Amino acid sequence: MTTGIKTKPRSKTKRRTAPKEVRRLQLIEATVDCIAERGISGTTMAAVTGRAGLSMGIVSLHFESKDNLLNATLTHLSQEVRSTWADLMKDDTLAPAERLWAVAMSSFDPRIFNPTKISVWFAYFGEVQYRVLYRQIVESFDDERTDVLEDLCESLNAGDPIDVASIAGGIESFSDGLWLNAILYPEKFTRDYCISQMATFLRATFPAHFKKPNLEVSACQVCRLPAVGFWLVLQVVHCCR
Amino acid sequence: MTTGIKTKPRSKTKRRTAPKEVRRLQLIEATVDCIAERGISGTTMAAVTGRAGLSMGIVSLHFESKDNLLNATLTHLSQEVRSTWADLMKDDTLAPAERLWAVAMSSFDPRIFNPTKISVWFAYFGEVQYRVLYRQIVESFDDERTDVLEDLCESLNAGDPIDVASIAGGIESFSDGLWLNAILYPEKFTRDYCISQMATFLRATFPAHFKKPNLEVSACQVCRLPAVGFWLVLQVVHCCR
DNA sequence: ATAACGAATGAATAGTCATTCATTAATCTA
DNA sequence: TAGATTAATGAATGACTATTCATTCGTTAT
Repeated sequence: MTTGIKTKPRSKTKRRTAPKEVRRLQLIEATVDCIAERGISGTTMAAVTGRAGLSMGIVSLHFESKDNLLNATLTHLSQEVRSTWADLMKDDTLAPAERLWAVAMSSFDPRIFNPTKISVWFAYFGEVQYRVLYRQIVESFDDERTDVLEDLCESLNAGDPIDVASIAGGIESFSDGLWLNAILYPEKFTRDYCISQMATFLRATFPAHFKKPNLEVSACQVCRLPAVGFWLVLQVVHCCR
Repeated sequence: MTTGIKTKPRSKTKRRTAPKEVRRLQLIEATVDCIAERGISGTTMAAVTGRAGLSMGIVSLHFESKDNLLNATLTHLSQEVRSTWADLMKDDTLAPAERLWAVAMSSFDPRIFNPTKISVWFAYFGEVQYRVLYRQIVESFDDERTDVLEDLCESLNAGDPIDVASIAGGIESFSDGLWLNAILYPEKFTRDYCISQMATFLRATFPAHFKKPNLEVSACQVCRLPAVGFWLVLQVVHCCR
């Protein structure tokens, strides 16, 4: 056989150069798509670069290593979430109650609340236990949001600081749980459903600020008069290990 | 050098055979530990079998493939969670409010609420988007728990079915969110903190049935150490006189 | 137009890991 | 006890993948 077949067919579209930031973003977005489709361990460099329409070597050129690309992608996702709520805070015509509502509901903004993005988040959460850097990245952005939530709760509540931290923790936990269920059970946990769940949570937590007609003092279920119940104290004993 | 060094030092402990179920459980438990330490993709067959004190080939003998082992491990975890709440349901002396409380709080039973188990759960959640079987396994067990929660809410609430499903969904989401935060921020989201969060949630949702806990310390009735269990103070709504 | 520069390529390398299977050991049966 | 059966081993295999780097090619400056 003739080894002369060095025809170099040259790909149809000519190779183009682009600014560093364009290439970085292009690779990060391809990484997000790959992780959603195949998970972090299934996200090979060949898959990422192929999806970005670039060659294998490009990652080490712009990110040095796969680990760095993964870190940069998580940071990108965190910044995206941050700007979703932080942008809403710029509107200083909003009252504290409105601001709290807006921040809590921003978790369900379609830009961040969609199957692709959420599943990528949980791909990272799945490794947070043994990847110190992942936890640090998530924490640094979460801390900021927690502070804002606590301040807002404080201004609504004027309660003691412990309760304020606890309420903020509750809002964040509930939000995270709804995200998880949105990928586990997308049929039931739609965007609208999650929003109404969060609305119920906020109304129950701040009945004075968010009106809810139904939450009343208990009545006897049969006679409808105010309950005159008695208290039963019961210990649930743990098992001895 | 002499190639005669085929001394076959034979490991100190003789090789032992064991019933299939013993080996299967041994491998599943080693898999749980490995996943907690290195994640699913870092869980190599060599790591699992090494930790179990067995040889590499043993997995294909008992599970056929790595994928099967991973599926069996998730099923095992699901069954463990199921039995944690289902065992509590066997006590038919409990009133509906007590049963609801018990099921909701069972998520924080130390047997399933600990860093190792929770991080393994989230390792699986991270792949649920593209591993159909993982979702099916989780769903089959979750459905059962959802049904129980809905029935219990129904018996407390006598409300319309839509609200009942929504409340059950809220309890489950909140529980999941607390789990996630327990591995993200273990310092803050301790077991006690999560229990008090869930208590607040239940009280806000069923103010007629659950009231503020009365804080008493007691000892476990068996081991005499301070109880790891919790006090449940619940209001029994009177019946018509 | 040409040279110099650096962005981009992708074949080759080196390493990892799931799976296989010939062999060995324990246990059972006759 | 001998032979048969089943459990377990672990070196070898083959498939896959992150990273490297010599080469190619687009762009800019002269």
